Amino acid sequence: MPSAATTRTRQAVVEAAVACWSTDPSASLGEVAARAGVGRSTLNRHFSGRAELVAAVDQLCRERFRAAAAGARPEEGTGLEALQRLALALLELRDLLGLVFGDDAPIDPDSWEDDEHAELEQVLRRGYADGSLAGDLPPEWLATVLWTTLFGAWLLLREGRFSSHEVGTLMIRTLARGVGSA
Amino acid sequence: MPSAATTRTRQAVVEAAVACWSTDPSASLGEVAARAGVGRSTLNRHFSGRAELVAAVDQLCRERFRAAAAGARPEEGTGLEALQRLALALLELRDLLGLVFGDDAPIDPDSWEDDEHAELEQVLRRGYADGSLAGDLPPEWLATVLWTTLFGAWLLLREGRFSSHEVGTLMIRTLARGVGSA
DNA sequence: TCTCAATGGAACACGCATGTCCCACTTTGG
DNA sequence: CCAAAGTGGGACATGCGTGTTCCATTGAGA
Repeated sequence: MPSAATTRTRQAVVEAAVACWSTDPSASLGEVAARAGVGRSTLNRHFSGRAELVAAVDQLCRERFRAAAAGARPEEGTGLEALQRLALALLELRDLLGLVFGDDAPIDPDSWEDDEHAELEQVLRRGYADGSLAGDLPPEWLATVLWTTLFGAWLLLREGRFSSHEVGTLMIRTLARGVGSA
Repeated sequence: MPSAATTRTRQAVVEAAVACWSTDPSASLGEVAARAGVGRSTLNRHFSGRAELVAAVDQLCRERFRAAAAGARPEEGTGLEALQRLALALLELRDLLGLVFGDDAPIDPDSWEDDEHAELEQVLRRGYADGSLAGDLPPEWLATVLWTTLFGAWLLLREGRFSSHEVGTLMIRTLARGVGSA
């Protein structure tokens, strides 16, 4: 049972790591500690090394992604509509997307496979069944297109020349045309 | 005027860098030198540092990309057809794509902007004019979708569960639906 | 008020990639 | 054949991120 101070410090460090690494994944532990307002030795007291801190950030990402996916009501409407809601919900996690899409990203969703991937498969299956998704495109490709389109939207959003709403509109429009039934 | 030996060694080192970094961009200069069959000191004799070698690889990429783009006959047929040929031509540059799309990639096409980008803009402009590309999608988004779709195709190709031809078909199909006129 | 967990800062050692220098050997060209 | 260019390998120093240890200080709970 960790004390209150311990829990608070750990949380501050993890949040600082997200803030730092979402823009520069190569940021040193010293920078993370500074951003968290703690000493480097304190950071190493809570996380034995960089790998352990990355693991903590990874777990936080899983939770946030899971919550966002659940909030997109994946069981509602057609499979394509659910896919579009899912994409929009993920796009709102800008900082977290930086950890996944940024150069030499520390977080790799492919290593999850268990929870999130299963839910996406469910949505795709429903899309095939109700005819809202193109039946001639294999599920691996649909999943890839979802992620890469989300990646593209995140890129444009990061550029700053388009608003979040504009990018979201472009994304779901291209998604509907690209993988929806003709 | 560099001697024959100098040119040969430089070329071997650059090719070794491509071979190494396309699968592991963090490979040390020692590994690159070993792969090239030369000593580490020899590598440093031709390239003052890692940055200079990266620049040489970058330039080689430009040339290969430029050649591939030219070979796709960007002036022929509709804008969409040219875009599809361009995507297929780029997909064939597997090793080079690894340098661009891989984690912590050493090569960034966004830093080119001058030659390649202009040609792509030309294709898009023609696509808007002849009605083959969706007019309600801004060129920045079309360019992004092209690259991210190519990225997705490269990902699936790297997985190894699909043939080069299958992935190419999926890519141009999704591209036509996603950014083509409805 | 006292005690103990928690902290911050400094110092140190370690590993790794890198850059440089040097010297003996091999190859190329005049 | 001989000089010059090129090469390989080793030795060395450097910078950076990292992990560890030690100690004085702070703050919250008993």
